[in-house]
Amino acid sequence: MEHGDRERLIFHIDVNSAFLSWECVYRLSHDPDALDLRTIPSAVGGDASMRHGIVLAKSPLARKYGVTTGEPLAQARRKCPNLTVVPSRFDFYIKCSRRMMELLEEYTPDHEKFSIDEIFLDMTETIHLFGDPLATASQIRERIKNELGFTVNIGISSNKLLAKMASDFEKPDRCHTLFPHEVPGKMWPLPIRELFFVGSAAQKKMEALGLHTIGQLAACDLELLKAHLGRSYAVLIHQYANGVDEDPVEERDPVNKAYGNSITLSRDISDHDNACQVLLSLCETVGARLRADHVLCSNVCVELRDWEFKNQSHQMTLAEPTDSTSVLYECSCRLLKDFWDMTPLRLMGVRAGKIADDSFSQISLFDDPGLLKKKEFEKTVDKIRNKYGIDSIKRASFLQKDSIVDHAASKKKHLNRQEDMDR
DNA sequence: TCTTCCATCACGT
DNA sequence: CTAACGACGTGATGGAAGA
Repeated sequence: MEHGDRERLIFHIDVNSAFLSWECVYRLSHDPDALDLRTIPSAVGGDASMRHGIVLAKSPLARKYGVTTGEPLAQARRKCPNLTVVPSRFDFYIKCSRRMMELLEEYTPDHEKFSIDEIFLDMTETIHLFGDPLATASQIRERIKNELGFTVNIGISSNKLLAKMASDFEKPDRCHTLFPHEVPGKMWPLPIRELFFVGSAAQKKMEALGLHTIGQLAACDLELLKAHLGRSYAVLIHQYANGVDEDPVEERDPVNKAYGNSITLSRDISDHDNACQVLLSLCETVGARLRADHVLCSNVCVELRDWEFKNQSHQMTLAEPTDSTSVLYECSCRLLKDFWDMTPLRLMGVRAGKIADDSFSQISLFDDPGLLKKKEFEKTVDKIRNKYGIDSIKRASFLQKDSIVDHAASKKKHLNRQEDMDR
């Protein structure tokens, strides 16, 4: 243990109102006189008529009105009647994200992308090339602003948790430090909810125990926490509250533990045929992603959300690992039949779990020439799809017009192609 | 009794 | 407007099932 105790230097970079900032970059680059959405109460939001109507990103002014990310657009407009809402442009946001990541990778090979707009840099080994940490962070922040056209916050500390907390301090376009010696002054006075990993459920439980600030959590009895919040979670957030986090900065395994695809339907589905159509569409994308990653799944899960927002899921284990769309589809249909009581569905999802590498999958292929053909067919479909986009090939049963499913498929197009190119 | 599986919940972007 | 709510991925938990 003594071995790894060396003090580290960690940066956390967080794009300010990422989707909104990137949307502005796009608009300004196409029309320099365009209105800068960052200067008015505005938000990037989904299409309410398709029932995707939530806030994806908000401007600082919108935030002042109490608009929060993830809330329904209708609710946001009630809080802020003159809110300007614009649709998203995901493919461009991915480009912006990648440009930023590439710029940041110049500063250290030790980095971890945390999400589309967040990254950790472990600067321990390279900071001597640049100088003072705060000055270096400021320089990075300026570079991104000047070269890419949007602003970021940078948090600086000796571990990931504190760096992330620091990047959340005053926004936008700021660098903050939160080294361990600064924790009592800068972090402990904050409300408990602002601690990373404390959501509304945990907040409620802790408030019931009289804990309102991060400092109170840091000082409270760990056994008491364990009793009310669960063992491992209690230990984790108690350490967080004390500024303790040994988690290393490392790119996470490119192979997921699960591959899922779900869609909120533009209108409720209550008949078997349409439900199966959606399942097929979902299985298509999941299967393609499994094959792109050269992995197999041994578990298939179907998730449903009904018109009353009640969620249900059922899963099954496969005798034989698979990456085949048709196998996924057959399983999904069976699961659906088993547990759907025909209440109208708002959302459907398919998830493939128990992931394993496909390097030994050949064995059974030779047993079953029919299976081999099916697999080759799917491989070809994947290739064509990668070349021309996901809409270029559709299954026969798909050709009958079905607006519900068509939207599900086309919406994923850019994302999937982008992901494929990353690998 | 110990492990594994299943369904659900919670959390983050 | 009398509301009308995304798409992921990860991990924990508690009860059921299995050995």
